[in-house]
Amino acid sequence: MTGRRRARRGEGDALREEILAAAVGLLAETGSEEALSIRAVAARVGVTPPSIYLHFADKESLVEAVCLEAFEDFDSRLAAAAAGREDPIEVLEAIGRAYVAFALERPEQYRYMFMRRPPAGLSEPTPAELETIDGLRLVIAAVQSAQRAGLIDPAKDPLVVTYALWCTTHGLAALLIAKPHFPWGDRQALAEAAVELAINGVLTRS
Amino acid sequence: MTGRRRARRGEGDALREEILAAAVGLLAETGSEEALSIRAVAARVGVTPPSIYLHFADKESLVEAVCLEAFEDFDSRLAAAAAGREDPIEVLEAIGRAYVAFALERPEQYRYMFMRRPPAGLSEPTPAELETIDGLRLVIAAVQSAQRAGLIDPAKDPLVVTYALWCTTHGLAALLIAKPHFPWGDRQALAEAAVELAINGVLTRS
DNA sequence: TGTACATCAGTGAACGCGCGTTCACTGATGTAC
DNA sequence: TGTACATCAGTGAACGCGCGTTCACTGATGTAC
Repeated sequence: MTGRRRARRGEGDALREEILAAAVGLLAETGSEEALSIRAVAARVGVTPPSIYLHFADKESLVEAVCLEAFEDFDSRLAAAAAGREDPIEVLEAIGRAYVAFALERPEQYRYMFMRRPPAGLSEPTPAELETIDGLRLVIAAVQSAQRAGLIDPAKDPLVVTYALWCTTHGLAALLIAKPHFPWGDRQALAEAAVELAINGVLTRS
Repeated sequence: MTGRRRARRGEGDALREEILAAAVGLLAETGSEEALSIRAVAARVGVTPPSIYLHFADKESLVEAVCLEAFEDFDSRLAAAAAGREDPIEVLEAIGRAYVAFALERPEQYRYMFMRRPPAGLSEPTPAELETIDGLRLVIAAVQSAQRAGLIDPAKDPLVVTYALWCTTHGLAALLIAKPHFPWGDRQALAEAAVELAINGVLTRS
């Protein structure tokens, strides 16, 4: 460990960013949540473990920051998928596909965001979870729009409909991630079928 | 550690069973996968850690055994839910409810069975995964039966339909387990809505 | 029935490991004069 | 412009921890005679 050029005046946050990037990279490359240790992150940045503590209070804070960054990326991808579409059903389909695509491209981040055991003793929703709610707003809006158009039964609670849709997309993503060796057959076909099932399932019978 | 009465001739498997039970109990009570350590299991049984190795080759073997036992319980509950019903749609609903009920009653076992990172380097389906396929057979049969009755489009691949249904029930179970503090509202209502969505989603439009 | 012996289930101590975290420190950067 | 000094980002060594696993051992159980 030869050390690194000490940060200049305005560069105080530079190492912080490098640490975050290293943590994200570790997750993606090792494909393992346990690999995200203070020591591994420090080694990847080329810095000694104690210097992490100059930028994050403890390991949990680092993890929280990784989650937040992942959620921001996630949200912006869902928003991009929804943008510019009029038909609410199309919006739901596009969001569903973008959701699954994110999960399969960044499985470890997805695991961290949606499959991780919540930190013990915590009973409040975390900032990251509130970020999810924000991401769900797009879906709620599309559901309400579809209800106004009579495509979805207006008597249904749009939040419950949204959660039910979420169950299917999450289930698809989570199963593919947790059981990569399972005989799924054609994953694309399965993803299409699941998204189709979910949307078909909430539509009013014609 | 005062030791325990040494196993008699025919009692060779007694400690093995106790170890398994302790592992299951640890999972259920601590609510944490990491708590399932060789040492913790040994302490719970009232035995020293090395004695575990007389009954299991290594930690992975113990974990595998825990999974297998959980899968057997799981399968028998799904089978019980399906038993005695004629209407295939009723069967699907009953299995869906039993599935979610199992997951919520034994969240840590469910986590172990369906949300755990697969052991590194493994590329074959594990025995536990094959057990799942067995559990899915009930669903496949019900789907095929519904197809014969014209309730589900016979052109669809029953395996894909089954997997899509699985996505929804797994997603429901996994989200409730992974995000216990999320504002789900009434969980029963959500479970009903999700199961309804899934089944509605695969039915032919009337 | 009584004694010497073999078996082998379970013990106790220890190993090396990576972990999160702490602490006194160093030395390049930037500042005051 | 040149020098003495303060700052504080990052270092190096160490801590205590729980982990999976090993090894030589012990002593109750069961057997042979």
